[in-house]
Amino acid sequence: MNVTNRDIAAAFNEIAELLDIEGANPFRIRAYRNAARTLLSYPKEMQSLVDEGFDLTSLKTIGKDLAQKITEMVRSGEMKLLNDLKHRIDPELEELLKIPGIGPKRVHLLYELLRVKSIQALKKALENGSLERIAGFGAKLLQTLRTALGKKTAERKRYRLYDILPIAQQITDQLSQAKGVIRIEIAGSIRRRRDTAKDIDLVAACEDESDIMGRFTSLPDLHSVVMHGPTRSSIILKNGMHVDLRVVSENEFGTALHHLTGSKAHNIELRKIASKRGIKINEYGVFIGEQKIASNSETALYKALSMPYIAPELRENQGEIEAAFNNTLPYLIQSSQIRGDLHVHTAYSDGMNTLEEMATAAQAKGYEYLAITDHTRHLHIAHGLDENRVLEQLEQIDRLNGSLEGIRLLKSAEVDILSDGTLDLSDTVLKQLDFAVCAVHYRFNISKKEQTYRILKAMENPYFTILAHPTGRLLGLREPYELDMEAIIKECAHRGIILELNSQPDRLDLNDTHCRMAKEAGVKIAVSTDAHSTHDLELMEMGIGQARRGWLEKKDVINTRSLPALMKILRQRR
DNA sequence: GCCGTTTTCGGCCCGACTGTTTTCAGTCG
Repeated sequence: MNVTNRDIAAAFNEIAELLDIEGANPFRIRAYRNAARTLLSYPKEMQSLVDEGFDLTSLKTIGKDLAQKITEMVRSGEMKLLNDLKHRIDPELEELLKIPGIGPKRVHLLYELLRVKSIQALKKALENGSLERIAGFGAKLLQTLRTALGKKTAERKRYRLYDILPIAQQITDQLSQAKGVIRIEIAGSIRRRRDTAKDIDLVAACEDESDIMGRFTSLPDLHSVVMHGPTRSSIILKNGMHVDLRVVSENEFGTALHHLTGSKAHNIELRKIASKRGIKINEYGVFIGEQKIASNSETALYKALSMPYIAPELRENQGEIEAAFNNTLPYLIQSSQIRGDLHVHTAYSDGMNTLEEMATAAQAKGYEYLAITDHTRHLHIAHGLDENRVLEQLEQIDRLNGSLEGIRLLKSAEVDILSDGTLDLSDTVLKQLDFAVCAVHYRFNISKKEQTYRILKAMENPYFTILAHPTGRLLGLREPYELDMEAIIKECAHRGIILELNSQPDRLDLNDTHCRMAKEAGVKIAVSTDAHSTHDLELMEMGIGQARRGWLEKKDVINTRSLPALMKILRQRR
């Protein structure tokens, strides 16, 4: 039986929902949600920890009881508490929680008083007037429900960072024109550079007579206003995105920005630490009693707790707070430290631009090198190159390198890892490349064991240099294929193989957790764009955001190196 | 249900907005 951390986290989250409906102790409910979060970002599978006899209670948010439940699920695939809850409470009720305006208390009421337990039944109750009899269900709430139920049950989706960031920036620009706006910034998960975001969070510092809220609730792309207060408003755009705006005074901007940036887990942890010292933190400031000791900057907030500044990308309560106290925070990589791109395509395979155009564009970015990595023959759909075409391209690169100034084209290819673990180019051709970027492009649906074996087998080839988009995920489109990432990372460390962080907006693969695992194992990372056009070279920003979330520093990323230092790393296996 | 620089019991981050409330509960972030 294969029980993943995601399965266990899903079970904990479902327990939390059901307990919530049942009206259980909110802190008990929170414990399940916290544990679910811990599991989702934990680098090792609980299954292997249980097999090793590891003490699960040493994990944060996991105590004796939850450790026992994790073990139970790993061993049997089930959790008795969840089964019991499902028996007691109809799991259909969870659907009702998704309706705006309906929380656990109202679900409970609906069921107890009217036996309403499904969206269908709620619609009926709304039509036949029985909802009006429930205390607290006034005209406005009924209208809210009618509107919500009239629409197709719109699941709040997550948007790719790449899609939502420019919209957030555009709104920020529009609002900065409003009267009395001193500063306005994007906060929330976009500021933390998560790969996807559910909504846009904005925070503004304004003078008293500002008209920013009026502007916000009448933006050109507005669909509807969800909530409209003096300091906080919430809207939905025509494209369905939710946007929240918080307004504070100028000297409260730092703590407000911090509050709205989150993550929630980071804020809670920080506030707990503060309260132990008799300090209170909220969005308006850091206080000892009535006295405000900080508020105008995030740096001041951290300083008030005797901590160094923690970058937004790290604020996930994943050890950054301890690291801050120990002065062991990473010096996160910055875009300006990138000296080249190690994964780009040209019109030889499925790219839009010629070799020359790609080279010129990279040069304009100030890069010192650019690796040409067109697809190989097996990937027909992308016009993969056969060996003769590869050799032809290598000659072309040699010629170009003769004339280019200031930038060097590196000879490479995105070589298919075939299903038997061999590579799609012969060693005689591989030998003529500067290095090889290897990747899985088909047969995703095989067992974890087979997929892991396939890649480990391919790594035996001495010309295997970089493993590209290691898990094959496409955000919102395709789940990562089953892979024993611990085993892959271990092998990379052993063989000096590099892992790619692919910057394509729907890949961002390695993810943040895997980046951190790689770093801790001493495995180096290549942050690459996988560009299919000159324009795509700009995607490097996406990869850097993810790298920072993965605690990566300049020294962990090989394309921060000078060309000679880079070549030394790329050729170390030969 | 977790956790410990007052503690193994008694806390648990903190506040805005809405609706229907005459003082606050529910929902949301």
